[in-house]
Amino acid sequence: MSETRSRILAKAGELFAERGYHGTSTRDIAEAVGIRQPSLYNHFATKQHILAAMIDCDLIPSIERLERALALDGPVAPRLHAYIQASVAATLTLPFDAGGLFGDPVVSRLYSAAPLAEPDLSAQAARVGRRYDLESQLISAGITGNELVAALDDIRAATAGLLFSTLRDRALGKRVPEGRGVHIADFVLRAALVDGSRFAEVTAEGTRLLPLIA
Amino acid sequence: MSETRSRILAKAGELFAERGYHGTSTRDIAEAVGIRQPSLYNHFATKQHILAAMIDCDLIPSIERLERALALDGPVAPRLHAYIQASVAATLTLPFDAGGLFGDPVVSRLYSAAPLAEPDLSAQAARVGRRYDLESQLISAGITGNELVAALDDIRAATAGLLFSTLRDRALGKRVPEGRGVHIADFVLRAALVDGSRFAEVTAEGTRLLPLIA
DNA sequence: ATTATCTATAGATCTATAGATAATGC
DNA sequence: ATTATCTATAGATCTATAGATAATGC
Repeated sequence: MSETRSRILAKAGELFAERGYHGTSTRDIAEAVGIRQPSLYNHFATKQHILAAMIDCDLIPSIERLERALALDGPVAPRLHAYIQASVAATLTLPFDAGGLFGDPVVSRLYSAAPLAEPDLSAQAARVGRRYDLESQLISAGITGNELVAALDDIRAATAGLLFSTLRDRALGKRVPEGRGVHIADFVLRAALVDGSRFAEVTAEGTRLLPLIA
Repeated sequence: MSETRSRILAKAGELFAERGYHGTSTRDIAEAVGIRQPSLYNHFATKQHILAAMIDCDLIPSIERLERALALDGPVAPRLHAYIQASVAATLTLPFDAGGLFGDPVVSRLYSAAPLAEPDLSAQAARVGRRYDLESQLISAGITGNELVAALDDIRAATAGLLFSTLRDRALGKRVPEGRGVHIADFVLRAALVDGSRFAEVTAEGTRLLPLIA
């Protein structure tokens, strides 16, 4: 029963990543799943609800990871490092290809807190806002503490770019290297640290903190 | 005559950025331009040709900038810095919002050399391959010369993420700060330089080289 | 009794073409 | 003579609903 639901999410993820939300019809999804198009509506009320379910799978645990990162003591940089690591790992192990979530303007705009084009996604938009605020809290603490360069949105944007390209490569069949999360966190922290000489310590401590956040 | 053509590109750019290529109908575009839907077909043979024209506006000058960057002598890092600066500036001054070019999977996949979903874009796909090769040449030279960390695709992905978020912010009405190009090039080079102590020299030299590349 | 599936289809799109009409350039 | 526009429309979709049928759980 819920097995079909999972397969719908998985196949819809592949198709959204490939052709976008609007470029994928409910018939395409049903065909990929191996059912008739109207049978989708036993599992999701509308096409938008399929998307909403995917977004929630990504957002809700992400917010929880952020809350744990914020609750920890100590310097910000290692906590940010661990949070980025955990985000990459979690996104890569979602039961569907999250590339479709970031690639399509419908979702990308939602993720960037733009005015909504799709009416059914307001709950998801609220969660995006919450995550944005929590991320800002964490990074801002690092900026005021003079740990991180004043580049809040750059840190976010670079991380998103690296994660997105990883998802896209995987969708194209490239193997994701072991330790991709550390690698991305390293790349971003190298750009974001005020004191570059702390880098080795930050990445070591970030990896130590990972199990407390993930 | 060509005035309508430009307005079609401009309005299509806005709409593609907002709802994606597939989420935008030819009627939507025509309405935004202020003509009837079939009148579009006096300027573009198909909807895909509108997209192809936008992609070419971005890609062709970009390839020329890369060729100039590769033709210069001296260390790679400042040339990469100048190339990134020039790319950001050029993308921001295109006569349409290029956010729609990167946001939509149709185009994003094209830009990442994925197998084509849209048959009419093969010329553009070939140009993407050419640019990819030239970028790889430039960055690889920096890696073998021990100037840049071995993160060819990370440099590309982070730059794309930063550029994309800038375009999206602008589309949402945020002002693009003066010197956004230097800022993005700085952020990426800080992550990519093997020897962080060269940073000040690289950004100064990159800015000096800018007029030779842009 | 409930849940998941199916066929059939309503009603609203979408892209692109046909052919008429007006405006522009030689 | 050419170019740009228009109205009208063909033909192919798309989302979602209606209502029948089979399978599953109490």
